[in-house]
Amino acid sequence: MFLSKSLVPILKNIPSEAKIKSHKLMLRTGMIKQSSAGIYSWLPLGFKIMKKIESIVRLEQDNIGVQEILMPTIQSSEIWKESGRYNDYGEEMLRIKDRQNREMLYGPTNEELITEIFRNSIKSYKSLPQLLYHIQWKFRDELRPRFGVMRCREFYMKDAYSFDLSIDEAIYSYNKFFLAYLKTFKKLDLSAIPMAADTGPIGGNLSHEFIIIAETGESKIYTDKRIFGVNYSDTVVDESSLSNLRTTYDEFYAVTDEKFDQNEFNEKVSDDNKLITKGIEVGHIFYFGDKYSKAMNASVDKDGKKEFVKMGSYGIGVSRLVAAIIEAKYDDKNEIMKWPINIAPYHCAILPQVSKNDKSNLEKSLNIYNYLKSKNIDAIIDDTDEGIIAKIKKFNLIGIPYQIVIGKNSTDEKFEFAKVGEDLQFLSTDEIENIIKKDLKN
RNA sequence: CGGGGUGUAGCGCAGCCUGGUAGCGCAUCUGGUUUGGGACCAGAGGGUCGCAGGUUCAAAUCCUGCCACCCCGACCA
Repeated sequence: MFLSKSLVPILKNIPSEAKIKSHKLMLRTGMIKQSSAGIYSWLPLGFKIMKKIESIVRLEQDNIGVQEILMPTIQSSEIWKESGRYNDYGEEMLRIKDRQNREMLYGPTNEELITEIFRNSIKSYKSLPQLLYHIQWKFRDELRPRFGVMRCREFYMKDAYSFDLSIDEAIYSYNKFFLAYLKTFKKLDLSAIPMAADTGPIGGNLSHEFIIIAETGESKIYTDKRIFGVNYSDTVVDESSLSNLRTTYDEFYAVTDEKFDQNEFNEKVSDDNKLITKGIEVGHIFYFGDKYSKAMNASVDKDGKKEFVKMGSYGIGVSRLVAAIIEAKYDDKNEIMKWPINIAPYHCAILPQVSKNDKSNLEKSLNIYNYLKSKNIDAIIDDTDEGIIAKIKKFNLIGIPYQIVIGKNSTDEKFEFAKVGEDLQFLSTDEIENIIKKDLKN
């Protein structure tokens, strides 16, 4: 791909509406374009990143046996009246009428819709558990959208739902997601802390928020440093193993400021282990029992008796994660972004020194590009005639993990190669390939 | 929704107080000189000044209404 042919509108001036670094960077590098308050178009760079995050989220859902479906964005008000939330949800729900004057809404979440699907399809306890997810746009009409895609109105979310016969089995399902979430955020190179949380309008009595550490995060958090040492690599998907994992995590003090209690903090955490910082909520899981199944009559037959299924729901803000990762990884002082290679829009940037009279470096770039391509390494060539300094600066900002500079110091065999923001070294294409490949494997 | 603020070229801004028909930097295009941590010179293109009405010989500028966007607060994946 050539930069000159990409829709990547890079700005030197930061649009004045952006206040936090992720929003600034996303606008500057042309990842998104605001359409109206809290509603954004995703341009190629941003969209590529979001899609890569999505695929990691998807993989970890599939790994615990969740089935992917796709539900619509527009829902009928009928099912929301059944659950009672048509009134409860309030102004945050965007209500619309179709041409027949039927009351419709743009889904802020999907408990009702999935429950309706379930009750029409599953009749026997033998079909349980049912674990289902989809990745779809949601709309919540925030009073005050802000911070770009961090707190916007239209957002892309993975939401999963579980249906079980008993509470114990439902907790088992819950714990599967608990583990899947830890693994997902780990793969995104984020430190996520599960925290006991309030359930809000979803309802229920068991809930965890997954918060990632970021100095510019919205919520203040209080926790125990040792929580990062919990090892879940040996945790397997069975009831006792997962239950142990939950217990291990729940023993550590970890709360946001609404739930903070200084005395409890002092009691449970030694001064050495206290960590007070800020974070961003990127996932939230709930167990809410038969709240919706009872209201909407979703049941299965067991021993000749009707049993309301026990449900849970599990969200990950996919579009928010794009901004959250920037908050965690962007060095705005030096203007260097470092995308983990598995979600970077390209693996490598090729930056040739080009002048009007001498296009030879561009030809060399193409050779390297084709070579890397044949090795499944995705590169982008900056074929513009800007100075090499400008190109490096620009790609530091974009955050593609590796840069190859092809200029006056290159030879036919050795090129300057750097991890973004680090020093250049002379390497052959073989060596470059090996470094990138190694990174891709991790 | 309460309080505050802003709408002028893709982005950042000046002009408005004191009305005379729009300007600067970045970006874009052309030509030339450059080329290692965001180069320089010369030239060019691009704006019904958020929208609607009003005052006036004349409105970006004054008046009225509306709209949009941003910030602080309450609420939240």
